Amino acid sequence: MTPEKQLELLTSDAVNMVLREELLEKLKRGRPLRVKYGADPSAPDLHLGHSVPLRRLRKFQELGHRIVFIIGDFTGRIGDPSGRSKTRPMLSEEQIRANAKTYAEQVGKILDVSQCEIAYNSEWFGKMDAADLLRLTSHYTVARMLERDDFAKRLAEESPIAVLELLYPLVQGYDSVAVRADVEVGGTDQLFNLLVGRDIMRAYGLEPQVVLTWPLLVGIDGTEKMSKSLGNYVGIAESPGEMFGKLMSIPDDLLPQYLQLLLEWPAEKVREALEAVEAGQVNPRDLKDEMAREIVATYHGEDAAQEASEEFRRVFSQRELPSEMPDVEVAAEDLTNGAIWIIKLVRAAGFAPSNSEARRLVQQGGVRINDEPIKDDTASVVVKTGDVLKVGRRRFGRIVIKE
RNA sequence: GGAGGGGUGCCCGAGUGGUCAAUGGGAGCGGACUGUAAAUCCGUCGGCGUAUGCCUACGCAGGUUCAAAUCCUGCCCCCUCCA
Repeated sequence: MTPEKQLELLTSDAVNMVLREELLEKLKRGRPLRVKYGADPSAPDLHLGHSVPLRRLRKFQELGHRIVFIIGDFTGRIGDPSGRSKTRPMLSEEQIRANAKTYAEQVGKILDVSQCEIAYNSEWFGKMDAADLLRLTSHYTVARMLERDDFAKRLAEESPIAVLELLYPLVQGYDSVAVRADVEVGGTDQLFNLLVGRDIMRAYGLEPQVVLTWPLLVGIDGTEKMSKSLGNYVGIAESPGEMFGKLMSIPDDLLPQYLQLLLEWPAEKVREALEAVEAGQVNPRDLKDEMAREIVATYHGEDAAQEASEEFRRVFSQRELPSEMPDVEVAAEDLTNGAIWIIKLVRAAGFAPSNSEARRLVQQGGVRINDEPIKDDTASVVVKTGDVLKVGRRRFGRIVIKE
């Protein structure tokens, strides 16, 4: 494949490319490129947002380039300084190893991990002494550091910035020196860090890495970027049903972005699909269904995707019972004349964190037994094994009386 | 080191002695509607076995008062400016 063709394939949908000519030049040399991708060693829960750059990494891989994963265990052990999140507990060596392993497993759903190089940045930072660190910090200025978007913002809104945080871009940049990266990829929020990497590499006499960033996927709430802490994510490791349901729950106007970034569809196809919806020829529900099926299929296979789609239709369109539901165990001794207080039943199922919450659910008509709404929160209901408890639209449980 | 500002429920943010479990917004949750777990509308949103009731809560610890998120004292933390 010609370098020009590779370039096109590798950088489609990229928001930033610094610099195009440099990448082309590197590709023309014909040797495999070292492509760096940084990973947080905290409990990994990769989601579709991560999959955007990861899917591009796969393309690099398919073209014979080398992916280098950096596990930030050095930085992770210090604790995460990034903004609002409280100080995280320091991670132990075992935790980091375990997290890295889980991480690799999840990444493995997208990439061929056996072909990747995995490096822990404690390998080099552990050996660095204070003088080395000072040398590193001398290569950058405070003014330039504060240009960074989120620092500038926090400065403006009078939020604290720890000195440690100023060091982060430098540390991350030094990783590029250590692994001699040709390219580093990430979300657009990483642009600054990645660019610092270029400067640091230059300062250490290396050819600067090429920087590529892709858009941050908007979460299923339709407003914030997808992130674990905001709870608006679709995890790569989630069950087909969860994945499918969450994808169906995205606001309709998020479709364009999802189609473009998460599917292999050519731009033309995306455009046509959206036009069909726009023209009223296709129900957005159906396009979403198609998208969700395709995404689920990439992580769980065609069959699982098809099944998830049918299940969704069954439960939400036709209001039927799901094919499988968890058991709700009720101890026989908790029954009085075969009946149990409705609140207690909802709690037993784990469908409410407190009695008050359970009470609310009942009062609002969200609790049903065998499709029969129970609206009196003082009621006791007669239950037997096999009865179905439904709370809200999507929580189901099959009651099992335990002697 | 000096001067000033600030810490409120999951988040943002009102409230400056009682009428405050605490306005409002967001998120979440429930209902209606729907070929969507979409949009929209309505409701709800500390806890307690069923309560015109009780408990806990407005950075922490004390105090004043019949009564405090609101006043006083000490402490902790954050921010701004000056040095």
